[in-house]
Amino acid sequence: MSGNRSLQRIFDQLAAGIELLGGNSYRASSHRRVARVLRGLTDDVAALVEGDRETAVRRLTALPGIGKGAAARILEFLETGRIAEHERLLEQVPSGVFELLEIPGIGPKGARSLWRDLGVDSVDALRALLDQDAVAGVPRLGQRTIENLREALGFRAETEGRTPIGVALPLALALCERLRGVEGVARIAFAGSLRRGVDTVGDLDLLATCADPGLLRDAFLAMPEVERVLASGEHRCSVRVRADAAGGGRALQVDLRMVPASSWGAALLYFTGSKEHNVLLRERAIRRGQLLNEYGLFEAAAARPQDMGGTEGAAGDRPQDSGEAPIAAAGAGPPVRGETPLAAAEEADVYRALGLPFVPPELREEGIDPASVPSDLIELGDVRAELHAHTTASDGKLTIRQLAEAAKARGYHTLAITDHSASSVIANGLSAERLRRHADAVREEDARIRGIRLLAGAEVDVLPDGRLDYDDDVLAELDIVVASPHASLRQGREAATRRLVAAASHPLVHVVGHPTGRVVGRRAGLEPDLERLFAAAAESATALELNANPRRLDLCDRHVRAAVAAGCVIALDTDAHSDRSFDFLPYGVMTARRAGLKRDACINTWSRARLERWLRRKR
DNA sequence: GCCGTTTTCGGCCCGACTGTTTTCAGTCG
Repeated sequence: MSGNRSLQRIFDQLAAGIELLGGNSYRASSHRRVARVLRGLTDDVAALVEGDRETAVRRLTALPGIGKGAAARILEFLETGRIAEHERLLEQVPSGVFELLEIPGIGPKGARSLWRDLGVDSVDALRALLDQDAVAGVPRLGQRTIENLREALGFRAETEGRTPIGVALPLALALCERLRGVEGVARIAFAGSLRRGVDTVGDLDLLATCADPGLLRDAFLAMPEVERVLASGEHRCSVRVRADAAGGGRALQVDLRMVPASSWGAALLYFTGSKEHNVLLRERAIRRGQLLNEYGLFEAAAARPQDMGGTEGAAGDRPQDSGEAPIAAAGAGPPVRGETPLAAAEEADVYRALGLPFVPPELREEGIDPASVPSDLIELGDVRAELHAHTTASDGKLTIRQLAEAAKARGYHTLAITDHSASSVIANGLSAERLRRHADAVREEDARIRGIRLLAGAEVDVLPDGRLDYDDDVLAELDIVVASPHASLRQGREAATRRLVAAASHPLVHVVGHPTGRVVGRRAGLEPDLERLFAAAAESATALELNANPRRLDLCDRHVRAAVAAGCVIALDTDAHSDRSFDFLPYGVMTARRAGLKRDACINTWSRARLERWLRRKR
């Protein structure tokens, strides 16, 4: 994967460099698209191009957005470890100038001007310049802009990176709940990458319809979490809020858009993204003689009257404002197109009018064909079993009985008790002796309790060399074995592959738990050869876990997609340590849906009888 | 640089908001 990451960075830099040097912006965005495509690849790009050069080029150019030029550059990198054009670029543009682009409010034009006109070649240089008040009199750099830059620099120092979904979702739900109470608010929801279930988000996007936008805006800006108002317009406001202690006190941006009720669907679609999905939909609309924007889907003729004469894309070529402008703003509100939209009120209407099936938010990503949506995509209510849970015997908060009652209350037909094994000392892992007594206790409780089946199991450590932390005769006594890596999560690719393949191939193992051991946004975890791991799991019918804990989400969406394509089944578990842990399930389901996981490929959706048959095959 | 249901040239999504401007450029999503 590291080759993919280096290539992504290079293509992103090529794109930024073209813009910084004032080159063709379409050329820049096509480089940027290559970077995104590489980011979406599951496995190493080097594996994709094995074989002769002609085959390699054909495989690469088969990817959307990668043409002959990009293919040649990718091959150049794989052969030589570098790309000549990229090195030439770095000779021309100091590396610090690229960092300027990461500051909100600074785009390519601004960075270029700071660099060329003022000699600012790094974020530190910009900070020094602002501290010295040395920017007075520079064109397009007024007092407000300078203040905003100072503010942005402070913000940057404070919040590195994106916000994990486990922090963002509860905050978004709380804000929606609060604003729903404002008089006149009819609908409010979150959109953006959070609605698509991405494991980290850059900001929150809220969408609302209301009778009196002014009231809602005032309420929004006055929320106690708001630290700073970034923008406040008629249709849109942006603020910076601070999450509570549970959210790590993290600051993040929240945008609120207010739209007419009649445009709800088109706006929700638009603000949910992804950007690439929106572009696909708009291009489709254009081909069908239509126009799609956040207010609806329109007949293009009605929206675009007589401005066809010789525009070259330059901004100055817009039709001059005249009394007969077809887009009559009528004082307030969005542009009225003078014509009823073909569809706008609900998302499903827009898809239907475009001749497409409804695409669930989780599948609106680059590279996913809107016309190919699986009909039996997994849903929250499909999950009927929790197969990875801890009690007070190791590091859980609940007794066997309490955990069983909690699972039963959630409607599960089966709960597996899988406490830690001995080498997880911090988690109070069980010795073989303790495990045997614990399993007896689970079976006694199973005999007593009604309405749920309890399985006696263990989450056994996969040791760094691939051996398991219990002997086979101990494992054979259990109803279910989840084997998970917990330590040595930085070992090399080959060692990690051997370790996980050994676990997946072990005849007594049912599930490989959180296979990579990653922690979202903090720890990359193991980076095994996924092709070999998935082949081993498929071969021995071992399930791979999608751990629903939002800190983990492991396997991640791309990996689940590839695992299922390789013939694996997936175990979707919350790794419950308390009653509240069961609330993690939606995160896992969203991730599973992003992977296109069908109900039947997830063992937690199976009937009790089918699940038990499957478990017994390894006993 | 990439792409094609007006395909090998000529396009390339669309609108809101800010700040610094007197009509718009730059940035963002």
